[in-house]
Amino acid sequence: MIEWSDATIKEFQTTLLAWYDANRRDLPWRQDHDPYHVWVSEIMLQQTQVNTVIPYYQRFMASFPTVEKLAQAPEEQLLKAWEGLGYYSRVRNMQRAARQLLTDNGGQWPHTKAELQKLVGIGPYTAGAIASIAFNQPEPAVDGNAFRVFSQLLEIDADITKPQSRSLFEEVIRKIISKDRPGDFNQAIMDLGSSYMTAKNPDNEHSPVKKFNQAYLDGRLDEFPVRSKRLKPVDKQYFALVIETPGGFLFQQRASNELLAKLWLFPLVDADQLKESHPELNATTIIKAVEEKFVSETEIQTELQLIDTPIVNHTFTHQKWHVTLLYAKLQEELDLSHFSGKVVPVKKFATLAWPTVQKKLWQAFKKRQIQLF
DNA sequence: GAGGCGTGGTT
DNA sequence: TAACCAAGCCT
Repeated sequence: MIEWSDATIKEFQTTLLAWYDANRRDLPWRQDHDPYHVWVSEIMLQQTQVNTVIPYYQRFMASFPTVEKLAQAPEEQLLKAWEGLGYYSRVRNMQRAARQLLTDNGGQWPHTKAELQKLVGIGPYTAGAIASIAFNQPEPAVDGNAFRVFSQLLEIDADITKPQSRSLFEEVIRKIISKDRPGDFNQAIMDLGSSYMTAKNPDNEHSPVKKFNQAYLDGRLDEFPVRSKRLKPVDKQYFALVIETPGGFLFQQRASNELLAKLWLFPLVDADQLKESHPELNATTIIKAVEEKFVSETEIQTELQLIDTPIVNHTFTHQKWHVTLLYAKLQEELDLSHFSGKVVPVKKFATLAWPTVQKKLWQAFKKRQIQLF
């Protein structure tokens, strides 16, 4: 790792901010420095690309224009607004933080990074972003871009996946950040990281800061940033039960402590669990076992059938689901006193927050329907 | 500190 | 397809 002189730091700040002034992206959350606007955008942008966030941000602001509106919103409405964006605990934590702010702080935003970080869902990055952008505090905001940009500029070889490395980068950036325009400095680093100093196909030859980029000058770009490999997603097998009744289809809400918490899916049966407790089951008999399990839970006699192309695959960060669709059409309404779910007519599907895997399941089922007629 | 938590785009 | 990446946080 190299170090910069005070003169180099000054020159870097001037170069970076001049480039930013001329080339900054015009994004919906850059209209002003309202802490609520900065906060919502930063939460949405966590591990999520700018182009994905833009329409969500605009809809969210139309529905929940203030901290008060957010605090008062029904949770189902929040999840619906977040549908398809992923990491759904973000929006539930945002509502908790909104309520924290209103009850503990009288609705007043704290101005310091340390105080901001006490709000649930606001970690070191987001606290730094809000403190610098909304309140002009000279705090680093170290995201993936900052890790990549500064590791290359200064040839920092700390493994960025280790929590300790964040402190090192924050110390380094604290010395380099513009004390006059910290918010613009942090945003300029992000714009740089998503234009010239990208993870793939970077264009350092035309980068405004190429002469400050030590790894580039040394031909060692491929060595930075240093990051350890991630784990492969674990395979999981499920059956999805598509139960059609006169009143609609059966849905179940995911428990609050599991993946896709509080979202709505067709009822799932864990096939791996079933195979473990009944090792004698084969591909055919396991479907009967799923049926028996459903019948015993609902006390509704029914026959599950395999549909034509029943397998839906969906990959999460750490799990890969292989879901087999089973279908049953019932002539009478379900008695839900023994089952934690609800029957929803197709017309009302849009009121439920569906994760992407449920959208895939429904598409696969609909495709099968078309083949019937 | 390591692993859980989503999705969409790119290669 | 598999692997990697993108404005991370919580436990």
